[in-house]
Amino acid sequence: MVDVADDQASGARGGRRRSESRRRLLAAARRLFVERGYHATRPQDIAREAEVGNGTFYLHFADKRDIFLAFAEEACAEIEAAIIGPLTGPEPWDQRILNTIKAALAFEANERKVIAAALMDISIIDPGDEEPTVRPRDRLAKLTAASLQEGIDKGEIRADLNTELIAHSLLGMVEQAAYHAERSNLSPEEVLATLVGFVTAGLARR
Amino acid sequence: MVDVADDQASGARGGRRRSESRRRLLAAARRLFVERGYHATRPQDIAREAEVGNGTFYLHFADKRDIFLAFAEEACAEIEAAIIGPLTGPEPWDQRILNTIKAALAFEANERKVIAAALMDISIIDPGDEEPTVRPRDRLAKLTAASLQEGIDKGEIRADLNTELIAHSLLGMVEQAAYHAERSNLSPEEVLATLVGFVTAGLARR
DNA sequence: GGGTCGGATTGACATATTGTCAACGCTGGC
DNA sequence: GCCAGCGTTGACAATATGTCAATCCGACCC
Repeated sequence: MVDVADDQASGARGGRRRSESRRRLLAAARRLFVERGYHATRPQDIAREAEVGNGTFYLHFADKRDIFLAFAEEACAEIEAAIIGPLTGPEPWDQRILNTIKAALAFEANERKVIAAALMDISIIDPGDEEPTVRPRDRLAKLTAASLQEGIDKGEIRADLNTELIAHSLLGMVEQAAYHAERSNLSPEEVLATLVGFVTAGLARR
Repeated sequence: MVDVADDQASGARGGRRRSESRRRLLAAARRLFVERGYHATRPQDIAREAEVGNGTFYLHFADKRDIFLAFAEEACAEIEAAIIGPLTGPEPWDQRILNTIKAALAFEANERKVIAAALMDISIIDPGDEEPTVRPRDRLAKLTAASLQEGIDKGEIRADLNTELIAHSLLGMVEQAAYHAERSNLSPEEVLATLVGFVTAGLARR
């Protein structure tokens, strides 16, 4: 991202105008990426859809990959918002798992493409400069891992698994399951039952 | 893919030359996509790397997305080749799971980017024309599901799960686990132990 | 209100990429 | 050797990308 600073930070001097443009661009990009895909979306299409001049695009983003990264970041923040409650709630661990998977599936039902973007391996589009910065997705995994660790500490979840590794695995799992469920028109109940059944059995202390 | 027909099919008349060009292009594309990413790879870079004229690129592929799709397909076939043995072997189910995950991880260790491409949601790059054709990845899932079904039929695996859904989930899981393992330098032993421990517990008949 | 200032926006344009096609090259058959 | 015909080529037309000098806008001050 090229933008000078955070939305508010760039002084009151036209800063509102600036962040409004950025917001419009990002929203437009999201619509177009989802509808037409990365390949067929041109920076100028995005500017037109956002109803800003086309030079404006480049004031906010370096190029198409840059705005795509921003889109992925945004998408990830949305999933995070959708599952943070269930994930960190006061319920027993198996109930938390169920609630979280349920929330994730409900969210993905509407915005599957958005989620696919959030969770995809960005390095396919852009390898970045060597060892990349943390992906947005890593934040999600960290949150999940912390929730698992809590279960371990309470003696509810088996302790012989690497929590971060499992957290990443679970993300991949839910993503793919949601994809398959949508394409095969599985009922949400069946999907939820299968995933929760599998995961709770996999994690439960013996 | 735009190519007229299968490699051999286009008569002996220069057909060998033709399929050689295609092969070189695909190999070049693979190197460049992995090294530079989709965004920064130009069709002409691919042609140059393949040491063919740049018009030749368009005789074999319609555009960049097309060759990317072919690359993903190829990658998927390779994973399939790597795991088909362990997956369908004569061992008991838990041993098959272990062998398969082991084979998948070993493969991914070398070619992680290739795998990420194979398993990613292609529709982000190119939504295709409405309801898309089966993704290469679906073949892998079908194979895995069949192997699970075999375990169920023998009464080794619990029967209350949707096998295809679990198969897709497992693919997502292994993909993400491999990604995380590489980035965090986890030992292969630890990764294997965690994944196998989790999966076998999740699937075992109670 | 009116003036001034500074960041934000704009779109025409220079640069770069993509895709086409008329001409040419190879190879196998006769 | 010559022809037939697919395959290849690279120059070039069509498109897309990214820059920047000119302009706009709104906040602030008098």
